[in-house]
Amino acid sequence: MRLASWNVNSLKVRLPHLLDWLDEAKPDLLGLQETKLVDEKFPREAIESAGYHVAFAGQPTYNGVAVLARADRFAPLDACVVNDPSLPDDQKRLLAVTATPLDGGPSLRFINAYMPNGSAVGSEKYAYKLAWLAALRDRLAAELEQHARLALVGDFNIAPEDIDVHDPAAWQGQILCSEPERAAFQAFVALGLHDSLRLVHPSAEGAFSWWDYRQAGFRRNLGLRIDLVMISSALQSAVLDAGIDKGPRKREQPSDHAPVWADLRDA
DNA sequence: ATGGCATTATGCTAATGA
Repeated sequence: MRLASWNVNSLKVRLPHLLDWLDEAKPDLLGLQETKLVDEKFPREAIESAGYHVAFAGQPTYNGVAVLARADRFAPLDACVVNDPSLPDDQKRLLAVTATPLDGGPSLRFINAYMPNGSAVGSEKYAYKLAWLAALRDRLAAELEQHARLALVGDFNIAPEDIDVHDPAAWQGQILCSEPERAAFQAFVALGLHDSLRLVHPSAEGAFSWWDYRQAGFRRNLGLRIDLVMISSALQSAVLDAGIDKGPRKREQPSDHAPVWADLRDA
């Protein structure tokens, strides 16, 4: 079973890339972020024609999330929850679904998040980010009580450790790397969520998921690892491999993020 | 040094992202 996450930075622009990647990587469950589409304009038919169930929640211009599940392996997505009453506002950043395999295997709770960027340490948006992350932690604690088999995927907008940063000295204390943000990430870890890539590649360097469009950031691998697939303790021993697919980032008119994935042994 | 690049919208400039 392949779990994946991709910040597409406009699904309208990136739909051809998405359809190609579905065909190529065949993820079982995929969380998308920054679809930047109102629901009326979501390309549901194109995605269903590619063999996927889909749930989505969008708004104009910013944010927007979606979850795709292979229709040949899962029942239509169930118990979809958008956002959370305790979150500070109604930005479309969180979409949780329950995926039930058609073969009778155990279901999986799949939570897709586009965590706030935070703009700059100390800004109003930064305070919003920290409040949002705290609310998500509380929601995850409740979700884990209901669903031992749980994955949290998305654009975390946090580089968990210095190894996830191309130039840790330059980024020290900056947005995406500040101690309060990393502490919020560690609060997810404390709930029993594991960063799948570090489970299988604990010391891999230069494994980034985002590169600035400017200054030839991708060619020079000046990136950050801010997109993650985290899995609960019940799934930890099932992880076979995890990685980042740089292929789509090499194409014309790419998203600035690459898809990230983790392969799990079927239950 | 606050730009550089990409996307969106009460559009041709401004806001946002990371």
